[in-house]
Amino acid sequence: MEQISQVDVEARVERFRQECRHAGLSLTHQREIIFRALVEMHGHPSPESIYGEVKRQIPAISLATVYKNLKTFIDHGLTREVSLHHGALRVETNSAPHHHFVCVRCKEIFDIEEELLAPVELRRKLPEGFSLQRYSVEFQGLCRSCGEPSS
Amino acid sequence: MEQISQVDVEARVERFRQECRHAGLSLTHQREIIFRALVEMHGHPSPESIYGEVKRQIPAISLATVYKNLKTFIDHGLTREVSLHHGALRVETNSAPHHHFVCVRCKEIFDIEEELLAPVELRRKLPEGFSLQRYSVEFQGLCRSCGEPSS
DNA sequence: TGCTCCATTGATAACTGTTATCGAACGCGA
DNA sequence: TCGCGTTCGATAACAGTTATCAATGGAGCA
Repeated sequence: MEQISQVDVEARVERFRQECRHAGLSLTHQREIIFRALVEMHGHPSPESIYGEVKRQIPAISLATVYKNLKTFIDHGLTREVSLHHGALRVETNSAPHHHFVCVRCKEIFDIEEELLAPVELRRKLPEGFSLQRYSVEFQGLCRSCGEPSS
Repeated sequence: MEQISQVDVEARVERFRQECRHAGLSLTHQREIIFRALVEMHGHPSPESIYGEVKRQIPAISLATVYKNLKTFIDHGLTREVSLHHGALRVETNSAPHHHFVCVRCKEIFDIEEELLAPVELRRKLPEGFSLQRYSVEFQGLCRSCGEPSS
């Protein structure tokens, strides 16, 4: 969990500029500062915490701008959200162990029966101090309806 | 995704009653109807949709009651939430592919480097029509700080 | 360089999902 | 049946997120 090197930051920012140009996105000051903050932070920051960081450089920036840009970044694959189903609470009705397939377009969740998968194998142990209770695999892709050429 | 059989429903409701007694939870009418609705639904219902279902049998029920009971059910392991990190948006700063370890107590998310894991193997193909783009494994358990006996 | 157009910004209202509060009602053991 | 502590229902409050809209400012072109 060490700090990302300055060289890597610059490389990612440069790639970011290219992607923006390529995608027809304006290269605004706010946009770049937000992206840079994101790359320089570590872990899994919330929009609020990115806002806090960016505000130190652009005190007048609006939280809405941060939200809008994060959404833009995600839409263009410049970053990823930790979880596709972060929105609202959903509960399981299937009490048997199983995995999930989440459609990246419609966000619907499909159960994948456990035995479809060979047991997951760790090559080494988890970091010291972490005790594992269970795991499940999340598959991402297009579901039947969203994958149809007609859509 | 076929309907759960009536026999299975009754079995789960009966187990539910036992668990409630065992946990010192009152067996209220609302509680049982909510649990029954949950078991009879399929997929990954939202509190709102369970509320809609329950309301057909107890028109005067409050949405808050549904929320409170779902939380109780989850706390007692009577059902599970689909995702431990459904709350707020979080974005990745780590652009390399990786997996996640989520602490069931503090909900913190830790990155697990991809190569710690042997590639996941499917025993059979995914159901027809699903196209896979990527997958990641979510490990659940206690993190270093939450697993300490001192806590 | 200056101009024009459209994307983006900032401020803020609105919205959604969820939780807190509190008096009334009810399950449960005595 | 009684009494206590849990749960319920109604609703206010809250957090996170999105929509709205006038003002601003990139980016291509004359």
